[in-house]
Order: sequence, then C-alpha cells, then structure tokens
Amino acid sequence: MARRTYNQFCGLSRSLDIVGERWTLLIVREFMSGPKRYTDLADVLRGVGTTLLATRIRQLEQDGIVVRRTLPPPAASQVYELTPVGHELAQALVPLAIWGIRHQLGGTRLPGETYRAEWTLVFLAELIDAGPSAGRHATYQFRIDESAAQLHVHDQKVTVVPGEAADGADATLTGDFATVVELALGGLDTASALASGRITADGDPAALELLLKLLEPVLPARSVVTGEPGRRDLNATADSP
Amino acid sequence: MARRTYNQFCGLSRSLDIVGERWTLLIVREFMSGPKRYTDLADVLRGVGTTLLATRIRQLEQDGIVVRRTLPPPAASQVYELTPVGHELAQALVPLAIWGIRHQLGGTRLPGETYRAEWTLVFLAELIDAGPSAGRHATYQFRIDESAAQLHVHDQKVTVVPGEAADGADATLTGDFATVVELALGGLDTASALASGRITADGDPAALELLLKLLEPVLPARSVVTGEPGRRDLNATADSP
DNA sequence: CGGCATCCATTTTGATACTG
DNA sequence: CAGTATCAAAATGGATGCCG
Repeated sequence: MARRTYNQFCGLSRSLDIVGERWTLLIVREFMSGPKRYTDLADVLRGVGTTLLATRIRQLEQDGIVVRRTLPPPAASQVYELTPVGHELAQALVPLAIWGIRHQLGGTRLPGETYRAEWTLVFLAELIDAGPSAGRHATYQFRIDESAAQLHVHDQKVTVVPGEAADGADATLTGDFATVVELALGGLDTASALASGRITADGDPAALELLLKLLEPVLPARSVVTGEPGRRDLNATADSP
Repeated sequence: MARRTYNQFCGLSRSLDIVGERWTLLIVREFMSGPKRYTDLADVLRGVGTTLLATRIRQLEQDGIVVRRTLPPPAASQVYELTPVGHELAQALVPLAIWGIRHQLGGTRLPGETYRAEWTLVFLAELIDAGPSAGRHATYQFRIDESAAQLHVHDQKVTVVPGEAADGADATLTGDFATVVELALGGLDTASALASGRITADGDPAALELLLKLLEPVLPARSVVTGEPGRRDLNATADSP
C-alpha cells in the first residue's frame, strides 16, 4: 500500500511524510546512542507493538536513514544503525527536543513515565563542541535517577552509550533529573549544582575539568546581572550573540 | 478522551506528545507567515478534514502554542497566531525542514503536489540574521513558480506574508523552485543564479543590495577551491565553522 | 460565509499469539 | 532473537448539516 503523504512541495511536509508517523522519530532517537538490535528497541519503546516496529525499521532502511549490519563474530547478531543522512536527521531533532525540555517537561516526571539517562545525554552530546577535547579521551559514567548511561569523549568525538561502563569510567556523575532539567533550563548553573551537592562528581580531576569545559558553552552560567537564565545555545538556531 | 502519549520522560517524546500528530506541525508552519483564519488554514491544508483541523487548533490553543484573537473592526474576524512559545517551536522546526529540503525534496515537484512560495520563505526568514537591517525597511515580492509571497525586512525584523503586496514592493524576485532548491542545497550561488537569468531581480538597487547582504550568510557562495557546495549554516545546529 | 459538530468508511495503531 | 499473523481499538478523511 502506498504511503500516505501530505502532497506538498515543502521541506517540512516531505520530512514529515518520511518520519512523521507515530514512533518513527523515537526509533531514530534510540539510534543516537549507538547501534541497536530489534529487541533492544522493542524493549525500550514500551507500547510500540512488534508489527509496527518492524514496519518502521523497514521504512527507515528504505529511506536511507538506518542500515542493517551483522555484528562480527562471536556476537553475529543483527543491528541497525544510523547512516550519515540519519545522523543529520538526528541533529535536526535537537532543537525540537530542547523545546520539549524547556516547555513541556516542566521538571516533573509523570506517573508511569519511563526514563533513561541516555535520552537526556544524546541531545546534550549533540550540542557539545568537541574541539577542546583534541587528543584526549575520557569516559563519564552518569547515573540519573536509577538510570545509567555513559558519555564518551574521544579526540573530538562525543558519543553516548546506555548502561554501566564495563571497563570503568574516568569520572562518575550522579544526580536526579529534576536537577538535570533545571540545569538544561538555565535556572541552575553547573558550579552551584556541584557545590550544593545536588550533583555529585567523583573521579579524575583532569577528566572532570575537561567535562566542565565542554559543557560550559552548552549550559552557560546564570547571568549575574539580570538574574535571567542564560540560554545562549539552547535554541541551536542560526542566530549568534 | 485522554490524549495518547508515549509515557516517556524525554524532551523529544514530550514534544511529539504535543505536536507529533498528523497535520499539527503543518498548521504551525502556516502560522509562520502571520495570523490566519480558520478558513485560510482549511484552504491551504488540502485534505485535512474540517473536524480534525478544528480539533488540532483547539489543542494548539490549550497547549499555549497559538492564541485566538479578534481582528479590530472593520474586519472583526477571528484569527489565530503564534504565541512566543509557538514561535520557539517554529524555530525548532527549521533544521527539520532543511533536512527535508536537502534529503527529501530532490528538486522535483511530484505530480499533484501543491506549492506555496511562503513555505520556502518562512524557513529562509528564520535563518536570516536581521542585524544588518537596522534602521532600514524593504518589501521584497517573490514569485516562485506561479506562487507569490513577500519578505518584509523592517528594522531587525524579518517577516513573511503570502500573496502579492498590496502597496507594491521595493524589489521583485522571480524564479522557479528548481532553482530555489538548488540555491538552498548550495549547488548554486546567488550571484550566478542572477547572472544566468535563472532568477530575475528588479527594483531598487539599494534594497536588492540589502537582501543579498542578508542572504549571504544563509546561502553562502560556492567554494571556489574545492567545488564543494558551501552549506555552512543550513544545518542550523550548534557547530560553528 | 466563518466556525464548527455529526456520521461513517478507511487507515493506522496496539496487544497478543505464533513461528523459524 | 527476530520477526510475522491476526484482530480489536483508535485515529483520520470526507461528506454533510447547523447556526450566528
């Protein structure tokens, strides 16, 4: 059966023809934290229904947004991962996710809502300018409200992996998502979150210093003069200060 | 009836809970070219179905994305327009629209597809840094493949209005959308599009000069050295050159 | 005419069961 | 693990009717 389209010659409507159906963009979000197996997705995306998930993955594959790959032995399982076009799509979702954080999240987790630390980190990671990490590498273990994920900084590349680091981490950051959201909204700055103990950081001081340097442009310190939260880069649009 | 949600504590999924249903984001796009009446929307959004359109507008109103306003006499008709939060949403759509232009539009208008010049211009307008327009004002009449829309530059503000300017324009730009898409993709630069006659520009030279200055950072000239199209700002993400 | 509400055929989605 | 088959529930689209 032919796909339903809006029949408009417009970038937005064509995008929505491709990725505007239910679940599609959340599947793309999952791939932002690395390659995933079919059952990884079915596991995380509660409520999706196995038929629909299979259909969506097939569409994403046909549209050149993900590719299927067989992992080398001994794993030999099949995974899907983003193509370059898929990664550009993922980047295009960042402002929409930030709009949701700023205007729809409200800092409160609704009853029954699931949470995964990588959902927060993948968008944060896309905002980071990895330039200052040239020649360095570090693994940061995040634990946000029962959920764990890792942020890897390896020589100008920032990646996110769900769960606990198998080989240990250079530093560990622990906090609750209310604090994380407040940081993202700009109502709290990283230094005072650490000072007040709302976020705890342990590990290699040099690694932590690098992390703070990378996060500084993304989560700017609150403006002292106006009391207004600094939100400089959170819009991620083309305007510059 | 309760709205269907993804039940995930994540900015993206919350955004999609609010604006991820069919037609919603295209309605938001319509408001990017100014306030609209109910029937304006029904007219442009072919296929939407009057009930669904009413439902979507009500949801957008409840969610603080649009407001209803009664136009002052003698018009006295009701219009809807974006709130500040709604405008932030619109800005967040720009990268998604550009992804669609770059990867899904392909320069060809499919049979049966409708086209409106304002669909192109609203996203272009959001990319423009209006700083250089301080103290100046100009109206540019665009005619792209049978469809007309105006770009207004008034002292640091860029707005788009559908149709023909009632009071005339300072300059008129005419072209076909194949050329416009090529410009957006970076395969063609503004100067050679004008030189080759694929786009014609008439009117006040000073106004045209201002337009070119405003568009230059958005549609950068093709790199002479590599032959690679310059696409600097088209991603509209946080990375800088 | 603008601004919807109602009714109904068609699609899409969700949940469960089942298979190589 | 990686899906397919089946069926009920919900969302969508189209036509039509109402009311100031």
